[in-house]
Amino acid sequence: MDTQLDAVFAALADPTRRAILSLLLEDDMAVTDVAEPFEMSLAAISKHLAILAGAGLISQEKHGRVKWCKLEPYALRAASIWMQGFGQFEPVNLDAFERFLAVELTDDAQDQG
Amino acid sequence: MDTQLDAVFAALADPTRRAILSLLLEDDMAVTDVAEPFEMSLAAISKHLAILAGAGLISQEKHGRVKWCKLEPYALRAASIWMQGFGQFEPVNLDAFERFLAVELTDDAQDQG
DNA sequence: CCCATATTCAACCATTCAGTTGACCATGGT
DNA sequence: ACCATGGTCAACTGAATGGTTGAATATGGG
Repeated sequence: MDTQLDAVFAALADPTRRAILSLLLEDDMAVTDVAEPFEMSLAAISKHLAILAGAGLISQEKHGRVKWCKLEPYALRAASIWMQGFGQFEPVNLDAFERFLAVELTDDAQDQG
Repeated sequence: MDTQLDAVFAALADPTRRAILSLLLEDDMAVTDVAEPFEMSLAAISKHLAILAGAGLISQEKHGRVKWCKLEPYALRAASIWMQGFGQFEPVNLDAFERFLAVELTDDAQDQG
């Protein structure tokens, strides 16, 4: 029924793809650079990127012969909201997470000057 | 690497399994009752339930000849927290995030006994 | 005991998936 | 024009998935 949630959750179910998303969290990257840390062929990474793009989790734009990959975190929103429907977990965790984030962002701002 | 996230996201990638979780959100149910709304065999639903249980998303307890299925929404927590890391549009220190996650999950294990 | 109910098991099937390899296209530099 | 670089395509493999069916294993009730 809901193909979008299917695609997003399936994309997230693979550890290589989650690692790719983590990489892209730091910066936009070319396909070759995304592939570099992984011990698998470029073609395999290319396929993973296609799956991520299919789920809307990244966008890809070709400039010259280089294809840039960009994280699209908003694509996680529907899945996140779906999961919140089950989130009767204590607000403790999210509070802790928000505190973590607050510290992180402050540190980051300081780091980056 | 992280088999737990793999299992949870893979479990959520199937619409039948998500529908089962939604059913169980309302009430604990026997396997046969879970299967009733679906146009597929009981054995198929039994397999889906096994996958959900394997991911920790439900627990199953046999009383007499009836096996009761109970939602375990806490199992969504790690996945939810992981996703929140991408929901923030500011760059985040991933190493710190991983450490945060590790502590969170350890706390969780202790909480749940 | 006998039968119905609840659930799983086992074997099978078709499809998808994750990976490989080698050939192929496109582009940019010299 | 040539060649290296960036990336995808095509064909193949082995393993996993999602489903089926029919037999098997409890368990409970009359």
